[in-house]
Amino acid sequence: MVQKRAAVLQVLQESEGHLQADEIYKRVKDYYPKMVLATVYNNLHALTESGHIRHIRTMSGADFYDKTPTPHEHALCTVCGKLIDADLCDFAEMLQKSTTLPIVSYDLILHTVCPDCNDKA
Amino acid sequence: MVQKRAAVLQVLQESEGHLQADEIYKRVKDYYPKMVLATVYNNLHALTESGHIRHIRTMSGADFYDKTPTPHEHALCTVCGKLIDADLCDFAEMLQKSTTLPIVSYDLILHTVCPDCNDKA
DNA sequence: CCCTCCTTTTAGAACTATTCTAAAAAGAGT
DNA sequence: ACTCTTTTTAGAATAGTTCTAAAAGGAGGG
Repeated sequence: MVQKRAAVLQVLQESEGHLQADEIYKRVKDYYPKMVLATVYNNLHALTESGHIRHIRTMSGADFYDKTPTPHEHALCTVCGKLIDADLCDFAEMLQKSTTLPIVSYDLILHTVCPDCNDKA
Repeated sequence: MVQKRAAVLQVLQESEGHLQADEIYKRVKDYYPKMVLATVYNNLHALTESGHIRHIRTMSGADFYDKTPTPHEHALCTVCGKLIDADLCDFAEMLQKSTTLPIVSYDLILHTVCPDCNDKA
């Protein structure tokens, strides 16, 4: 029984989808006030390793953890800083067609204004 | 006369195109052995600000400086770790067509095997 | 039960690339 | 030469993450 790992996973799964380590830490402390940040990192690594979640690093150095491990693209809101999903249809194929380099994988993050912030404007 | 800034720029311009700060520091010390790393960073910021060079951060956290400031895409070789240019034709338009989110800008880095490493294999 | 082994957790130190600070030095303009 | 601004320096500080070694916890066998 790996309670703390389960708690880390649960916090992420019950979230909006994309959280940073310190936010996960804050939320998981509601259940386990004594938990230490290193444990959160341990478990985030383990969960990433086992394919339950996905690790996303932005160019500005912010690390997010994504409750959806399957491949999809992301966008970062320039107004509120939230990371949201941005499913781009047939992006991988389109990308490979536009270059002769063999594409092993790619890191893409769009900078956008998310619908929430757009509505407020 | 801003000798050290010019030296930083020159080192980058005479390079293969994409260098990390510590590599620039090493090379520029051949001209100015007493230069300090903070000066390299100062000047890299200033040169980025003035549009002479471009700052590229990869998802793994490595910061590269690019002697070509005009927009173009990049690829990171999974074998040797070098950052190379990867011009993708009409990428920006293509990207905007595939989503309804307004694209302010984007960060894209392909992971590839560069021609050099491919030849060696 | 109890022993052993393996995994998880903890506390806190360490790390590393970058940034900050305050003072010294250098340059430019008058 | 004087003043003002920019550049450079040395070294401390920062921040997010990782490492370390020890302690705790849990699983399974005897």
